[in-house]
Parts: sequence; structure tokens; C-alpha cells
Amino acid sequence: MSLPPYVAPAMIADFQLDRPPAEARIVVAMSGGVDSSVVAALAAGTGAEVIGITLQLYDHGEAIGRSKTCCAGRDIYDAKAVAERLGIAHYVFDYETRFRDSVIERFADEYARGRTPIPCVSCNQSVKFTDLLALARDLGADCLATGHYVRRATGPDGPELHRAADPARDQSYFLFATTRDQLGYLRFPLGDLPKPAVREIARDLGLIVADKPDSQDICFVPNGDYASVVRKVRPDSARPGDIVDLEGRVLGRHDGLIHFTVGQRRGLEIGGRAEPLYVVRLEPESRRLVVGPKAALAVRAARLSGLTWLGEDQQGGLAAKVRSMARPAPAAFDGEILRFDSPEYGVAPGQAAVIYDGSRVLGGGWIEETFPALAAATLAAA
RNA sequence: UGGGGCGUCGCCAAGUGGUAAGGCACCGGUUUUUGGUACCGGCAUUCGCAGGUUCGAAUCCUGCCGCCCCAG
Repeated sequence: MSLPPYVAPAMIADFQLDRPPAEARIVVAMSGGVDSSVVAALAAGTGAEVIGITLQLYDHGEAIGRSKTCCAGRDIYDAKAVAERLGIAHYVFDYETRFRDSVIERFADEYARGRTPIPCVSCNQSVKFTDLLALARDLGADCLATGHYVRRATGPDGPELHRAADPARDQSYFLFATTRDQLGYLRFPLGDLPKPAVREIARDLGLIVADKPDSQDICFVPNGDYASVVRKVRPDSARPGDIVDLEGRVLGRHDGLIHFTVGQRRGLEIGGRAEPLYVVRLEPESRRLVVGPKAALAVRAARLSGLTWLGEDQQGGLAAKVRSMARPAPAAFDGEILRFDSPEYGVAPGQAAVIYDGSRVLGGGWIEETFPALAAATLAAA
């Protein structure tokens, strides 16, 4: 396919292909949003053969009318319209079963265990970067391109994953579990671009998604009410229990641990205090929710599991994120324990800890256990 | 039914004659492709009730109601 006349030269992105674009084939994961639509446009702009693929991930009957979620019915329609406009092939695949097994079930199980899952990471590492990636290979594609805001660079030891140029948009946190093999095959053409530029490209190309709102919240959760999804999948998971302070005194009751996460302040409904209370930890066995002052949230280290490592043997001088929207904080990692130079707050088991060396993502793991920065006795006195 | 104290938003709590602080909780919004955090905004025409004094009362007076403490 030749370069469409409406794609200006400045929009040509480097897909790091091993052969001339005219001979190459690029599969683009199209969610129906602006970002992946622009990726498809950029891919088409190289002159390669482009195949857009949209995955149907869940029953969008519940999400109908929710244009803000990713991959809902409206989004499949949008993706198709964009593909048509760009003159590229487009296919929709039903991945509902895989998505349910790999993402939703796991999501519910984690909450039922008193942990706080990140479905977006599960989705990336399973459905997208395992299943869809295999499909792209089956289709004989040279690479799989997505609209994630991260950068892929080639270093002395092969491909490296880096944070996006625009720190406000960086999505590297959600991609820490990407393996070297997957990274070798993936392309992220938006990593160098600020979001406004992406929208501008979409507008210039007359894509109907140019002004579509950014997706947010969990895509398969209709009204932001994730607890109802957990309850539906794991009916026994929402059992009431006591809210206790650090000394075990009962302060109140809660409607189920699934409604809370470490660091959470709202929803406790316990007033009459000088300082706000935060969730310090969840105890699934006794169904107790332990709360305390902000100081009790300070964590100096975390033990990680399920480590994915893209780096070499770096240990010191590193930085880590325990949530997506945060600047990496100075830390050290010995292969299992991540130590923060300064205390981190609201660190919840089930969340990811992603480790960086400058802009480069070295890897990361799941937070299994955290270690308080202050001794219990100190907190009690305070 | 002797004495003392108290009764201000769901909770804690300033305010002792000049026309209701603040915190917690709650609600709404902003930020955000996880949860959460943070930030911004809203939240008592009314001070247990009823009278009275006063230009003016949550603040003074009277009565009533309720609660607490001490003594019985």
C-alpha cells in the first residue's frame, strides 16, 4: 500500500522494521480510541500492509452507551470506521472467554483475597501480549503495534523498554510484565509524542475518534462500581466485618473488604476525629479492616513476587513506582526486596512495583508484603 | 428530684451581647487507561424546648425537657 496523500511526512513514524516497509506487514491493536487509531494511521503511513485488530473482550451489553470505556460496542464500531477511512484491513476477534479467565476472574479472586489487583496489567500480559501477539505472528506480521505511551529502544543487549517522553502520559507501569521476547516484537509509536500531538494527527486525518474522551477506569466495570463486578463473579467475597484501629479496638463495621484498599480514606464513615483515618491493611481471615493515621501508611520496603526482568543486574541507584501516576522514587532492589529511600504511602499488596534505571524499565513484580517505616509502638504513641 | 456540670451540623468542637470558626464524616468536582491518594467546592438563617430582657442573644433571665457526676 502506498502512502496515503493525506499523511504528511512529519507523521511518518519509525516502526523499526527489518525489511523495506513495502514488503512488511504490521498488525495494530485497535481499541477504538484515538491513540491506537493514530498508530494505525502511522503504520499505514509507512507504506506497509496494515491489519487492524480489535478484540471484543467482554459483553458490551452492560457497557452500552459507555463510550469512555475501551473496547465496548461503540469502540469496535469506531475502530472499524477508522480502518475504513485509512484503507486498511480490520478484523474483530471474540476474546471474551480468554478475557474472563485471564483478567476478570483473576481480578475478582484478588479482591476476594484482600488484595488490590491491576486488571490492565493482567490484560496486557495475557490477552494482548500473549494471545494477540501470537495471533499477529500467525498472520505473518513483522510486529504488533499498540497505542501505549512507552518507548522501545535498542540497547547493547537488545530491545529496552523506556518511559514515555511525556511523563504525564507514561504507561510503562502497566507494561512492566512484558518479556524480552514480547518486547522484541512490539512497537509503540506514540512513546515520543505528547497527547495533544496525537489528537492533532487524528484531527488532520479526519478520524472520527479525534475528540473522543480518553478512556479511564476499568474497561469492564460499567459505572466505576468495581465491587459489584467482584460480587457477581465471587458472590461470597462481600462479607461484613469489623473496622479496628492499630491496637485492635473496634471502631466500626464495613460491608466487605472488597470495597477497600490500603491507603484508602473515603468510605470508612468514622468521624469525630482530629485526623483522618486510612486503611492500613486488610485481614481476609478475620475480615478485619485495620485503620490508622497517615503515618501508619509509611512503608520502607516491599517484598515482590512474579518478577519480570528486562534489565541486567542493576541493584542500587534505581527508582521505583508503586502506582501508575507517580514519579519513580529512589530505591534499591536485591531481587526480592525493594527498599525505598524515603517512605512510600498507600502501598497495597496485589499492586505492582515497577523498577526503573532512569527512563528505562528494568522490570518489576507484584507486591506481596510491605514493611512499615514506623514501629507499631511509635504509631500507638502518636 | 440535695448539690454540681452539661446540652451548638451525623461525630468532635470554637464561640459569654453584635448577628454561627475549624476538624472528622458525608456529597459533588478536578486529576488519573488499576485501586487509592491529593486538590477544589458544598454542607447549621440556626445553637435542647418555650417564654422574657435588649436596637440586637448561641451567648443574660425564667420555666420545662434530657444527659452526666457527687451525695443520698
